[in-house]
Amino acid sequence: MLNEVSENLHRIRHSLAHVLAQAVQKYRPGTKLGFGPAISDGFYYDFLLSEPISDEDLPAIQKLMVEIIKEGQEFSSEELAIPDAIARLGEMGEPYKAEYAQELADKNGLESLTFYTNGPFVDMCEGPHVETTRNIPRNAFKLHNIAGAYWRGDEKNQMLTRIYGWAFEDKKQLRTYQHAREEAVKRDHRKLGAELDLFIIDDHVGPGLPLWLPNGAVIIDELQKLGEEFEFIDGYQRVHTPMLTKGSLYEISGHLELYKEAMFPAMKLGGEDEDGEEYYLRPMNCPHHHILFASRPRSYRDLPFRMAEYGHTFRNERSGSLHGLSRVRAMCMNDAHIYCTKEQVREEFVRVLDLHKRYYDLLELDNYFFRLSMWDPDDPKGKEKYIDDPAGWEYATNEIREAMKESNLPYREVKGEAAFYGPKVDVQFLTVGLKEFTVSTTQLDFGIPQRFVDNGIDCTYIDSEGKKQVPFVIHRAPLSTHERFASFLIERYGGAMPTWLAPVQVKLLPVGAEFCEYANKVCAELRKNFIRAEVDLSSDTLGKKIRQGTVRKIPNLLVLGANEVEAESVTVRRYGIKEQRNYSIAEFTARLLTEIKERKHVKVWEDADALME
RNA sequence: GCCCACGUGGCUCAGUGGUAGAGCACAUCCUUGGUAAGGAUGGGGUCGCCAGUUCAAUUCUGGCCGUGGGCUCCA
Repeated sequence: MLNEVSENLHRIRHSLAHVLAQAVQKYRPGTKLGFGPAISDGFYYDFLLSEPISDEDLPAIQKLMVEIIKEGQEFSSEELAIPDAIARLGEMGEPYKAEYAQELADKNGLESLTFYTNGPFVDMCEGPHVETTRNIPRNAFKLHNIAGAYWRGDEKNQMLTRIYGWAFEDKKQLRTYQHAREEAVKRDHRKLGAELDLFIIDDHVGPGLPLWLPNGAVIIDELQKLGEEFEFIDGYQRVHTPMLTKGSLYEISGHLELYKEAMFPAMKLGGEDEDGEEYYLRPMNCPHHHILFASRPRSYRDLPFRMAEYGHTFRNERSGSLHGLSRVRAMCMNDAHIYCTKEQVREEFVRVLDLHKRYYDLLELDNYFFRLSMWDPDDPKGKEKYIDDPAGWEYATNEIREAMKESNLPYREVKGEAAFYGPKVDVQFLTVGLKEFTVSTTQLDFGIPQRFVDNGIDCTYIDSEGKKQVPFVIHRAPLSTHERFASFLIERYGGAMPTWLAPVQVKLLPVGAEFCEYANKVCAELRKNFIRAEVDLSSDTLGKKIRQGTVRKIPNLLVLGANEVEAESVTVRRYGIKEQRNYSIAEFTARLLTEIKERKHVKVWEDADALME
């Protein structure tokens, strides 16, 4: 479903990286090579350029690449023993490659390395490649971007210049991909957010701190209602906790040790000079919930205890990673913590996964898979990154894996991406622009409650034999944060929200001034039913009113004139549907209320009819 | 944070070493209009901020702030 790439395409992309490197070394002699892999939509290569280049140089480099392809250079490979390989790379003047060759010998114990040659170009590379550059379609790739990238991705290292290219098996695929990218630009939530007056991010407030306008507030309020309803049905209980907390709590939870980088600096009570207690804006809600759990003795009969909060949290994200609503510094999470026994973990996890599926089905979201992110026992920095409890990690990971299998949802496993306190499951969606995007995460925590207990906070329950036990905790946020989820939905729907989510659900358009009174009357009737209706009282022509209602992507436009007044009716134009219909006021109201209550997506009139059956 | 690019009215953008323009939006008036832009008039910008060069800077240079694309998908 996602990013399935044929062996042939992979060879083409990887070979194109070599062709790019050859072209760049011709264009900028003396340029040193970094890495140049095939990636999900093409390839890139990192260079230390002898002289800088800009976007304007890309067409010239692409032209050089086409010439190389036309030459029909054949790829051949040879194996060199490590010392010979390093000597060779020295002769070639490739310090980065030589460094990597040494590392492969030292750390991975390789004894020989492969070199690929095509035409005048030689590169240390694992392959595989096409037989000849003539096998690369010359009209199915495009250099599209230049960006900085650290050598080995480490910001302590030299910054190299990365050139990205898209590459496919034929011209049509490239075009399809480019169209998707263009569509993504059109639907960008930052653009739609401004056009539809949903939110702003203002310098006076600060980067990464979005402000919701009334239209946007409607969307997040409706999402929150949805979350609260579904969670009520699933037995969650709501709580409210403060956004500010003593640093000592985060010492207990481990956040100050393992998560401090993402936290805002401490505020000191009693002024800078005094020995006051330090307070922090919370980066997560879990410590507060654990305190609530520990606030009185709990019985195993109370478990699972599902504690939910739409909690505001604050994270000091790196300035360069901020992005519209999808990467912010102040956010409101659809958060809950499920306290359960060891034996209940799997069943609760299955329920949580099922909740995800119900949300996605209702929102008509597809193209996703679940990614099980595990700890990496071989990570040399593991002790700094993860709670040190191998048996705990193993049990937790296995329970999630079994829950995934039982739920029969598409999933993959990756090492090294876990939270510091436990493995997690991320939901990866394919965006409009055909990129992978993490929407929500669920984490299984087997470590933090124990830390509370170790620090004298009784985060335990009494089991059936009267003994104290530390619960397992599932952290889950299927609707992610308001910010991130709204950004995703706006792009998925292209700003055209289903009626239940639409900021303005009905716009009434009197065809002339004398029908304003009737429009106001119908509007009042709709608003009595809690339908978000407005009248267009401007002196614009009907055509203009329709255009403006359409541009605002309002799901229901009601045209009201003499015919409607006489029949006590409304003429309905649905967004995206050509055919108009006429209903009595009562019937239109009833239909719309059903549609809103069911949270349905109406794309053709038959969808609306089906609701009334 | 780092690399590259960008920063002109609310929005989209043009333009210039001699203190600025268009369309949309907004306001007022005319039009009372039946299915995606009726017409006229008008208000609105110390050209991101701070320095420097210059007789003169929105334009050139530097710094800062902000935005955008990237920053291990690994021979």
